[in-house]
Amino acid sequence: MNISSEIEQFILSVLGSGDEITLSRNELAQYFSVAPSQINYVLSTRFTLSKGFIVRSKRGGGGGITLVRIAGEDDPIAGQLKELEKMKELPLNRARDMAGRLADVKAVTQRERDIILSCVSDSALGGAEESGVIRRNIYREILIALMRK
Amino acid sequence: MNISSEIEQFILSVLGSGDEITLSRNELAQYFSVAPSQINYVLSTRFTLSKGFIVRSKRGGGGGITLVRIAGEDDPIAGQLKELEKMKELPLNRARDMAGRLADVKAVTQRERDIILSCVSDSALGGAEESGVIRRNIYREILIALMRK
DNA sequence: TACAAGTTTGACCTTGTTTGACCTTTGACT
DNA sequence: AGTCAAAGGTCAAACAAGGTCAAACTTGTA
Repeated sequence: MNISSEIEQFILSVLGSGDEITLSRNELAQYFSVAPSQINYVLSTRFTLSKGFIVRSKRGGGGGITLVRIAGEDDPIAGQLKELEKMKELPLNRARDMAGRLADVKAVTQRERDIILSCVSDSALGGAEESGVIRRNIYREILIALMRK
Repeated sequence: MNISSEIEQFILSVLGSGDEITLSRNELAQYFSVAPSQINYVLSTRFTLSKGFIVRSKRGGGGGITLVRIAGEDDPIAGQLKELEKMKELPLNRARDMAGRLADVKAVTQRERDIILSCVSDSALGGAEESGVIRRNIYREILIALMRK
C-alpha cells in the first residue's frame, strides 16, 4: 500500500466512530516521514466533501487542521440529488465518491454500489460524446429510483 | 511453449484455487524478461471475460493489476452476457425483459432491477446519440459487476 | 511456399503519488 | 503598531505505476 493510503487509514482509525478530529499537519508529516504537503494531498483526495468530510484549518501558532464528518442522517439521497441539479456534468471520480458515500451510510448495499459504478464507468460510457452529461443523467435517475419506496 | 503461455501458467499457479490475485505489471515483466506491454497481451488474450476473469487495474504510485475469477457458465447472468456479446445495440424493451428475467430467477433483487432499469431508461440516455449502443454497454458492465464473486 | 494468425517489442501516453521550494496567515511578544 | 516564528497553503517537477498501438517477428497451415 502507498503512503497516502496509509495516512488515510491512520486518520480514519484515530477518528474511529467519532465525527470530528483535529490534527497537526507537521506532526503527521513527521510521523510518517513525508513532506508536509503530502498531508494536503491526502486531505484533498481522500477527505473530500463528496466523501462526507469537511476540512477546516487555521494557520499560525496554535493552528491546526480539523476534519468533520458530515452527519449522514438527513437523507443523503436527497442531498446528492440537490447537489446534482447544480452540475451539468458528473466526472467519474466524483461519481465514485458519491456512490461510495451512499454505501458508507448504508443507503445502498455494496452490491448496489457496484452496479451503480458500472453504469457510470468509462467502459460503459467511454465511447459516447458528452459522457459527463450522460453520467450525470444516469446517476440522477438512479437516485430517483432509490427514493421511490 | 511460448512466453505468453508460461506467464499465463505462472499466474494461474500463483492464483491457485483462490479467486483473486493482485500483481505488478513491471515486476512480472522483469521476472520473465519481457516488455511490460506483454503482460497486457497475456491478460487480454488469456484472462478474458469468456475465460472467467475480470481484470481491474490502477495506475500511479502504489498501483497494480487485480484479476478476479467470476462465476461459471451455467448461471443466467453469464447467459445474458453471452447473448449480449452478439448484439451491437440493446433496445429498451429488450433490456426490460432481460432485467425482469434476472429478477424472476432471483439473480437480482426488485430494487436492483429498478436501479438497472433507471440506468438504461430513456430519461437517462434519451439525449445521447447511439443510445442503443450505450445501453448495451451499460447493461454489459452491470452483468459483469453482478458476476463478481 | 505464401498467407493468416498469434506473439513480442518498443516508442509514446495517461493517471496517481511524492517531494521541495516558496508563499500566506496568525498569535505572541516586544 | 511592528516583528517574527509557527503554523498551514500552493504549485510545479519528478517519480511510479499501468495503457495503447503499430511494427516486427514467429508459427501453423492450405
